[in-house]
Amino acid sequence: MQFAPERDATIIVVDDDPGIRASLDSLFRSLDLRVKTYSDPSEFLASDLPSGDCCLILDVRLKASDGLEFQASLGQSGINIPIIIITGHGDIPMTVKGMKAGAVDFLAKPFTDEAILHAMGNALKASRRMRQIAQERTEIEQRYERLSAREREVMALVASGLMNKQIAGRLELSLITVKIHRASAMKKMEAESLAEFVRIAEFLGIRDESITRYHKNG
Amino acid sequence: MQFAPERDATIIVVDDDPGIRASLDSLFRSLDLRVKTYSDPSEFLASDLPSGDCCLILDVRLKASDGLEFQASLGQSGINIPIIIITGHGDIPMTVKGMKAGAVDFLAKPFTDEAILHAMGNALKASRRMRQIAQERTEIEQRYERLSAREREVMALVASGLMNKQIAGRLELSLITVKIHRASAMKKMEAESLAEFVRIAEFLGIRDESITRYHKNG
DNA sequence: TGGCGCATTAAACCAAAGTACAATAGTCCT
DNA sequence: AGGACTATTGTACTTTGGTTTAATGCGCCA
Repeated sequence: MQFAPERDATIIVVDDDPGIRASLDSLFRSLDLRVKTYSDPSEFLASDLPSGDCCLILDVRLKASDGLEFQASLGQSGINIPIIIITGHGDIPMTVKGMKAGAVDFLAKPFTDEAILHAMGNALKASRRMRQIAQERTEIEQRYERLSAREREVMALVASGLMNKQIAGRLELSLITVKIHRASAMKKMEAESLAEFVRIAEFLGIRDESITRYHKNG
Repeated sequence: MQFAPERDATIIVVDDDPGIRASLDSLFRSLDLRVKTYSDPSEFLASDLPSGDCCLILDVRLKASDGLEFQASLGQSGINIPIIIITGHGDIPMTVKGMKAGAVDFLAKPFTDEAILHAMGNALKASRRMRQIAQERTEIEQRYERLSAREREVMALVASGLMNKQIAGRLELSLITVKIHRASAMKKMEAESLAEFVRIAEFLGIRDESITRYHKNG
């Protein structure tokens, strides 16, 4: 497997060691990749996120802050970038913590060009996957936001397998009203079949709580 | 969070150091957990797998064989046990490799009782989750095996969102035949609604290849 | 060879889903 | 006040879906 980084990919380096920043910068630039370097997480946060695929190469030991904490905060704030952690003075517990927190790789300094490029390749692949899924999720969530409250109720019950008549009973509506909301919901969600509608609901985790039949896990 | 290991859990220790085996054995037994110790992976493989929740505490450095390779071979052969790796002479690359391969935790010797118990608690939780999912998958696969070839074809097309009439066209069958197979498939899969039927198909990854509409990833 | 399961189809029928047109009423914004 | 959106229901009609009963043909197994 060779290094075949996607075009328009951006490598972000956060390390307070200017030497590391410079050497990584020249390494990636020699492969026609965009590179942004920062000496501190706050600098990175103040900047715009790249639009295309990207990955973050992060030093765990930073003067001002802790790289692992920064990693955790990124994860919590929904910023989803594959992270390669590098360290000059790492140990096993730190490595475990970083990997558990979802790092794609964890490299001890000094590392070879080959090692960081290999890690970068995997990270960009992960970025691609994550972005695709995130994009799909965003699209579907935007559609879902356009549903009215009633339509959402009906959608949840339809996805739970209830018949229109049963839904009408639960919501104390007439059968026709349910049909209207159901059709409207399917149209807004751009579902062309009930099967697709169910899968979309599943993807969004929408199901009526009172109906437990099958599949809490997934 | 306290240590609340499930009852009937089994801890498997594979380490060629008799001292480690003895101390882990007494530690876990003091908590009323079942323990099985082995000095070598082959010994463990020759024994029966525990029926309840369990986890494997594995030393990476074994006289006869490599713990990481053993870990990989377990994963490939479908044996699904949460693994806690322990090591006397570990380094970062080894830790990364172990974690990437799915280890629940990675501890450097010497470790405290608290550390190994904490790891064990997480491992048993993972075991519980994995076993539940595996059991559900097995049940559903067994049901699926009872379907005839035709019923499977029809199921795939139903799950893809096609109407009975369209399915009949594709398979060159009459409408009634499709309805019969569809009803039979739903009965055998124990699906009480189309929504449930679709979710079961999704769970099994069943979809007609010629129908790409929505959701390759998930 | 007779029974069993599978596959196939038909006729007839009922239930459910979907659609079209029409109407009323409330809210929110301009 | 008028317009837009949502919610609601009704009637009427068409299309699908689902079930029952019945029949035919095939391959397999005891």
